[in-house]
Amino acid sequence: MGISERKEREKEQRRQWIIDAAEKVIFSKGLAFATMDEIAAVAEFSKGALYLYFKNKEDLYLSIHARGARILREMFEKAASEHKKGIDQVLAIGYAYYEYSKKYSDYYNAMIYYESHPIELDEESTCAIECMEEGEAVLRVLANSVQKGIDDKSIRPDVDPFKTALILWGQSMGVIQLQSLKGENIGERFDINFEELIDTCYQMMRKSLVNEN
Amino acid sequence: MGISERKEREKEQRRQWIIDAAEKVIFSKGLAFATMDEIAAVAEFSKGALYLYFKNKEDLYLSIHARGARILREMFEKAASEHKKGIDQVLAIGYAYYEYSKKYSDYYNAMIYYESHPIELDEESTCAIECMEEGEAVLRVLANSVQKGIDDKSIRPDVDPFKTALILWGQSMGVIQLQSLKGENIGERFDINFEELIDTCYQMMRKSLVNEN
DNA sequence: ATAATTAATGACTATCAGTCAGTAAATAAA
DNA sequence: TTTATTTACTGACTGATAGTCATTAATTAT
Repeated sequence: MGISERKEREKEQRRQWIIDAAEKVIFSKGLAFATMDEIAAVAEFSKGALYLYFKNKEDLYLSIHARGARILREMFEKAASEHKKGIDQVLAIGYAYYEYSKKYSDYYNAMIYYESHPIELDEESTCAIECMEEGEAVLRVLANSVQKGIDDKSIRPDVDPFKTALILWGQSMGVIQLQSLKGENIGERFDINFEELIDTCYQMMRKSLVNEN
Repeated sequence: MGISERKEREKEQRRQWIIDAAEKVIFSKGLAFATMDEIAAVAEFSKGALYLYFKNKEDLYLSIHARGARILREMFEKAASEHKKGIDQVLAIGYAYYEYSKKYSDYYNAMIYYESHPIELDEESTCAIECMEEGEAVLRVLANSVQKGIDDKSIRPDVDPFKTALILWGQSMGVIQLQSLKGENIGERFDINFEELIDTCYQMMRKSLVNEN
């Protein structure tokens, strides 16, 4: 039975190889201008072969998102691990998200795509399911830190950890998105320093989470 | 000189007529499945004519966004006018945004499109510029209420009104986006009531804006 | 009456995502 | 060994559609 397992392994390798090619092409010219023909050429496969591994172009793009989500989760875990108090972990995760949006802007864009398009969650699209699961895993890291904060009393006890994590996630995403897409225009027109805006934003979030005193 | 003015007026009418047609088609089947041919047919013009009034398909879509932004501004103004204290105006505007996302979900989607795609701001694309200006106008309504809150002491004096408005805008957008795109999946998987989530979110924002006590 | 300008047409082109009949190679069965 | 079956892949082809442009028609100016 070693054969079928070897085949399985090789198939997965080819899949990753194709994702590598897709990253090269899509990251260099953007999703809209990347063609399946070019991705196939870079992957050294025929176009038809891509469709043996991915349902369609979007599915292939989502596979990139899933990779990005894994990186993000690692960054979140690292950020959280560097602080003791829950609230500090939460804030550190926030900043990690901002760092991610700059350092891995290509993956970040893939994430924005996923977050702003209705994705079909059917059997066919393995990647969409993977994306959702990865996304949940990322969210859980944040929720854990919120829970930690409740336990160590650095965060108000009357919040629901998961819901709060969801809100913080959404809020951060929204604010970071302001920059990455309209940043240049807004920045120029109103003389906004985004680092500073992000700082202010996270200070506001902190205020909304801690106990009154 | 009355002639050229009449022509100008008629041209603008035809433009609006085309946008009407575009709304019908795009709202009924979504941007991706709406074709310029069908929009042209509904508008009772040839396809070529559409390109005399709009640079391209995206530009036409942005003209819909601009309409939506105008409606949103009116809702914001109405929401603000119904409260005296700045902080209450800010919160009311937040809820108005959520209402908008449900009541005018088609326009809301156009807004999300604009917020999550890099838009070229060149001379050709009149609509992109219009969108940006309208967006700014909406933001100014919110910034005014923040300023009002600072003046009437319902909001901390140490915040910058415009930056704060920007942050609140981004945060709200992010959280609302969670629902409108992944809502069904998230809601089902975790038993989340979104009305409640939005409530919690705005209570958090309130906490982050008011004076300590 | 004639020229110039404006408005609109629709057939045409270019581009691409996705398909599918056919080929080749690896594996299993006879 | 020979034959059948399964697996992996190919690339020419199709269908759909955004955007163009030479041409026509109508309106306005000379």
